[in-house]
Amino acid sequence: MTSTVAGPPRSPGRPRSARADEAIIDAVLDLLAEGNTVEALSIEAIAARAGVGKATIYRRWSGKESLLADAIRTLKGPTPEPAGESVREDLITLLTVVARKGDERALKIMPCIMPEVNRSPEQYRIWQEVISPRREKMREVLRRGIRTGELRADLDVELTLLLLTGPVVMQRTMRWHPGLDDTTLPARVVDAVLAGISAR
Amino acid sequence: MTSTVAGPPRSPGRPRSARADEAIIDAVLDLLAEGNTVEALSIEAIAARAGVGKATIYRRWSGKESLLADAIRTLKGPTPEPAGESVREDLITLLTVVARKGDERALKIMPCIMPEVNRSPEQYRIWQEVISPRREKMREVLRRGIRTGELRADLDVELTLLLLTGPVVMQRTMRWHPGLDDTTLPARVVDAVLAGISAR
Amino acid sequence: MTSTVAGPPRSPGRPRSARADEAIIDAVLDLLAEGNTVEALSIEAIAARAGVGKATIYRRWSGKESLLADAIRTLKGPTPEPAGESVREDLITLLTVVARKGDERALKIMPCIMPEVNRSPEQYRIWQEVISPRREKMREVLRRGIRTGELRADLDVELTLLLLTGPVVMQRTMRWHPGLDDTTLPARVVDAVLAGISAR
Amino acid sequence: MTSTVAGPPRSPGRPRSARADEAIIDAVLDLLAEGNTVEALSIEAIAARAGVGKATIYRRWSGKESLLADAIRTLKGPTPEPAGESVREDLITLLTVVARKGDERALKIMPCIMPEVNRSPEQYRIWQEVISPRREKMREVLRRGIRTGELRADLDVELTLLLLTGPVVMQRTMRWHPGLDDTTLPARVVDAVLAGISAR
DNA sequence: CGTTAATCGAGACGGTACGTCCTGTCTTCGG
DNA sequence: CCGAAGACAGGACGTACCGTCTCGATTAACG
Repeated sequence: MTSTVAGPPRSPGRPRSARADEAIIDAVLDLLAEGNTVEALSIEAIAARAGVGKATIYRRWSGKESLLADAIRTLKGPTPEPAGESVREDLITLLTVVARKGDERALKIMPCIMPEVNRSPEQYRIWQEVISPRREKMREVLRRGIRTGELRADLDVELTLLLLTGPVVMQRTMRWHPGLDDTTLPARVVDAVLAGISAR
Repeated sequence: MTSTVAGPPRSPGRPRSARADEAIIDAVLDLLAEGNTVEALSIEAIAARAGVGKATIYRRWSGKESLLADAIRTLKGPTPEPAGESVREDLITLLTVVARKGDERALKIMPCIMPEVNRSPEQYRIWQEVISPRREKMREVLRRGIRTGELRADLDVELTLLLLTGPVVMQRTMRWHPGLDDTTLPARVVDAVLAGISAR
Repeated sequence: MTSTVAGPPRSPGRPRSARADEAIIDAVLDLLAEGNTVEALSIEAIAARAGVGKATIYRRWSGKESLLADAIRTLKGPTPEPAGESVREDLITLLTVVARKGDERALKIMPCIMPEVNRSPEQYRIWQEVISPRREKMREVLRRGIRTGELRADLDVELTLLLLTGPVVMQRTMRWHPGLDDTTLPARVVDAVLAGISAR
Repeated sequence: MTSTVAGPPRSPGRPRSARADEAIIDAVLDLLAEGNTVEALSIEAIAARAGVGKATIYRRWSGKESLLADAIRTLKGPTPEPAGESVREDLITLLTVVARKGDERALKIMPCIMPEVNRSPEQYRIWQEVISPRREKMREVLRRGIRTGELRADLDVELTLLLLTGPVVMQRTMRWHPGLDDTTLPARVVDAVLAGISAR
C-alpha cells in the first residue's frame, strides 16, 4: 500500500526553478543597490544579471511593477510583532524597518523604491497589499491605547496613522532633513506626536 | 538707420513663441490629468498634443524632469503669504495647496507628480528648488511661535516640519485614507500635532 | 535460458509509440495543407497539434529539416516503376507525382515544400536522398533510349535530365502559368523536349 | 520672384537618408554572401552590420520579405535588351543573369535566394513583380520567332517559357549537376530545346 | 510479480529575434 | 534663428520559438 490520501495537487511538467526565483530577486536588489535609481532597472538587465531568460521573468511576474513589489517584500522581512507592553514602544517597533537579516542593501534601496509606488494605479494596489499588514497592526495598537487610557478617548485612528507614518515615510523617501537620523527617527516622531508641540 | 537708442541685447533671428511654451505646459498637465499616471507621459505624446516639434521642447527644457518641474511650478501658483496672527492659522495656510486660479486639474495631478520627485538625484534637486520657499516660510512661522511662546521652547524645527508636511504630502500622494478629506486635512493635522495624542 | 535464437536487438524500457510517429507526421502535413506556407510551421505547433511533447519529436528527428523530409517521403509514396516499352511513356511516368493513396493534401503541400529544400546545405542533402532514386531511374531510361536509337546518340544525359525535371518542378513550385494543367504537364513537356521547338 | 511653377511635392521633415538605404542593402548582400544561407539573415544582424537602427529598416520595408526582394532587384541590374537578330541569341541573352557591374556577390547569393521565393504567398507576389519584365520580353521574342518562321507555328508560348526557364532556374537553385557550368548553361538549354532530343 | 529502464505528456529553462515604441539629436523647409 | 515635421542611432519592451532539461506517470521485457 502506497497512499490512499490525496497528495498535494502537483501540476504537470517541469516545476519552476527556485534557483531562478532567487537569482531574479537578487539581481533586482543588486541593481537597485548599485544604481540607486529605478530608471536604470530594465527587465533585460535583470535577466542578464540573473543569468536567466526574459521569459523566465515574465512567466512569474506580469511586469516590472509586480516584480519590484516582490523584491521589496523579500527585502523587508516579516512584519514585526509588537511586544504589547506600551503603546509608545509598539509604535516605534512598527515604524522601524526590519530588513531581512544580513541584507545591507535595504537602506540603500528603500528610498528609491518609494517613489515607484504611485506611478500607476496597479503599482499602488500591489504596494498597498505589501504594507497593509503592518498598517493593520498599528491600528490595533492605537485602539488598544484608547481602551487602556494611554491615548485620548476621542482619537481619530486613521488621522493618527497618517501622523505617524507620513513623517517617517517622507523622510525615508525625500531625505529632506539631513540632520534627522533614520534610526532614531521613529522614536522621535512617536514622542512628538504623543506629546504635541504646543507649550503647556 | 532705424533706431538710435541701445535696445535690449536682442538676439537675432525669429524669437521664441510664447504660444509654444503655453501649449507645451498645457499638454503636460492635460496628459497627466487624463492618464492619472506619469508612465504614459512621453515627450512624443506631449509634442503631438501641443502641436509642437520635439526639438521645440528640448530647446526649452533639458528633459522630462525639468519640464515636469516647470509644469508643477505653473500649476501651484505663488507661495501663499501667512497672515502672521496665529501659528495655527499660518501653518494651515502654508499646508494648503493654492492652485492656479481656475485650474481644476491640480488635485488630480498632484498625487501622480510626487512619486516622480525622487526617481533621480537631479529630479530631486529640481523639486527641492520648487518647494523650498514654502518650507522656509514654515520654518519662520515655527521659530516665531517659539519666540511668542505659542510653541515649546525646546522644539526641534526640522522634526516639526516633517511632522506637519509628511502626513499632508503622504495623504495627497497615497490617498490611503478615503475618509480624510483633503480640504480639511491641513487643519486637522495642525491641530493634532499642536495638541498631541496622549491622554492628559 | 529463454531463447536460443538471436532475437532482434531489442532495447529495454518502454518502446517508442507508433501512434506518436503517425500523429506527428500527420500534424506536419495538416499544418502545411492548412497554412500553405512553411513559415507557419513551428515545432511547438506540430507538437500541440499532434498532442505530443516536444521532446518526443526531437527524440525521433534532429530538427525541422529531417522531419520535413520524412513527411514528404511519406507523402510521396514509392518510386513508380516504368513499364520499359517506350522512352516517352517511361519519362512521363517518372515525371508524374504519385501521392500516397487517398491523401488529397499532396498537391497543396508540394509547392510549399520545394522552397525549403535549399535553405541550408544539410536540408539539401536530405532532399537529394529523397528524390535520388527517381532521378537515377530517369537516367537509366535516357541511356536505354540512346542504346535503342530512340534518342540521339550524342545526348547529354545530365542536361536532358535538367530539361525534363526543371520545367515540371518549376511549374509545381511557382505556379507561374495558370493555363498549364498539372496532370497533363509531364506529357507535354516530354513531347516538346523530344521534338524540339524549331520549325522544320 | 523665385518660382511660380509648382516644384516637386516635397514632403516636410527630414528626408530619408540615401546613405542608410545603401548601407542596408549592402549589409543584406554582404551577410548573404558570407553566410550562404538565408536563415542566418536577421533584421538585427542587418541593422548592426549597416550601422543603422532597426526602425530605419522598418520605416522603409514592411519585413524581411520585401527587403530581400529589393536587395535582389538591386543585385540583378536592369533587364537586358535583346539584340533582335536571332531568336537563339535573344533567348540566351534573356536567360543569362546580368549582375550589377562590379558585384561579385551575385553568383554566391542567387542560389540561396531562390528558395525563399515561395515561402509565403506575399513573398511570391513580390518576387513575381521582380522578374516579370524579363519574362514578358521572352514572350515577345518567342512570338516574334513564330512570325518570322524561326519557330513552329503551333508553338505554345507559355509551355516554351517553362521549358527554357525551368532548367536554368532549377540548376541555379539546386546545383544538382556539378558538370553543368552556369555560364554556358543558357546556350546549351536553348540549343537543346530548339533542336529536340529525338533521333532524326 | 516486482524491478528496471526508456518512453510518454507537459512545461520550464537559457537564448535569440521579432516588430513596436520612445529617447534625445539631426536635418530639412518655410516663416 | 525659430517653427513643424520627421528621420536618425540606440535601446527596452513583451512575445514567440528554438532545442534542452526535468518532472511524475506509463509501459514493456527481464529476472
